[in-house]
Amino acid sequence: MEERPIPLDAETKVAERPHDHKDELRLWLRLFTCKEVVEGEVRRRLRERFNLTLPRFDLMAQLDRTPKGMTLGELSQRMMVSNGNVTGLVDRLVEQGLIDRQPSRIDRRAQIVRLTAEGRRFFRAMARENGDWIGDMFAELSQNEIETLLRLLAKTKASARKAIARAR
Amino acid sequence: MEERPIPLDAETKVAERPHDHKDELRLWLRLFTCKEVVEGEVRRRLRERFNLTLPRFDLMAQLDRTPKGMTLGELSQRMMVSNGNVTGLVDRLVEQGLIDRQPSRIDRRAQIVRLTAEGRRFFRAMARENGDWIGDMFAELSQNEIETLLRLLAKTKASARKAIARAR
DNA sequence: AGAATTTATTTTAGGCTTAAAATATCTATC
DNA sequence: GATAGATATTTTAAGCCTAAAATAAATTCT
Repeated sequence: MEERPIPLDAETKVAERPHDHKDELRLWLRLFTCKEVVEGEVRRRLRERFNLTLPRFDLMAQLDRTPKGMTLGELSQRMMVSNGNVTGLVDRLVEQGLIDRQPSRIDRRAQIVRLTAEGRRFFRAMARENGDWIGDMFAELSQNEIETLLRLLAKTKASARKAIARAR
Repeated sequence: MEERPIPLDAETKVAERPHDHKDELRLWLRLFTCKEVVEGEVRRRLRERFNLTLPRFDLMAQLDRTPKGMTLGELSQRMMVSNGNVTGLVDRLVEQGLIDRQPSRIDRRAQIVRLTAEGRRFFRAMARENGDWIGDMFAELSQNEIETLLRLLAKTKASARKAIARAR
């Protein structure tokens, strides 16, 4: 004996299925694995081709955009990671000779970090290849599909941010 | 003096812009931050409400789906993480009394892991709330938009996987 | 059966990450 | 100028994660 499906509007949907979030959970899972697949490959290639980790690449990307350099605090904000995290990454990149750390002349607490000449050359080479990898991985999407995804992911991010704000 | 735009098919597109992957890079960045926002909040709430980490939750989710339990190797495959990683997670969950580790009766190398009764109760409670959080974060997306995202993300994943296969 | 190979797991060494405490310096205020 | 609070950074303790080596048991081959 089958039940007839009842057409639902947005309002009644929630009332009908108070604890069912199947599609949203599927979407979350797919978003996650999609990002995992792409990121895993970027990590692998960075390591294989340039013997560098993704976090160090990301840090260098920030510095490449700001040639005059920035403080550790600024870096930590832009990368959206903790201060202590940046301290360690900077240590290792300085040791590799890819970036340069100098005490600020106006604030003795602060340090200014910058790409070295070698770091800049190295980063530019990596960035070009990285662009190709990404282009390659998204190659089967049409321009139209890319734009749709950009739009819907922006909407998703906004929706999530609102939910987060509500919850605090 | 403006140049007239030339209509491009998929073939010529690559030839015209050999090193330009702007939209793809934007899409990658957006995918990344989108996932970061949602995941960050899930981690935060798991920690705050249940004092549990996301990797441990994920491991328990695998076990909840397979009541008869599974070996560490199976777990590591399903979670797509390394063997050594699973060893540590299992250690800590056993210590918390949420899962149970027993030597396999047919293979003395292997161990079978299962949720304990308490672990199952605890996981089910968490999973219900987690579903609500996710539903909440995706609340502004229509059913239609969710379906579009599901479809396009599946296509993205397939495209990335092909590129990865090509590269090896 | 004995030897070689494969498989399941753990260990090791190293890097990433965070929250919270500690340190050093700066700024504002009295 | 002394003091109190704010800010920049580092340190610490703990967990997550991987690749590669080590261990132990099973399987396959002769």
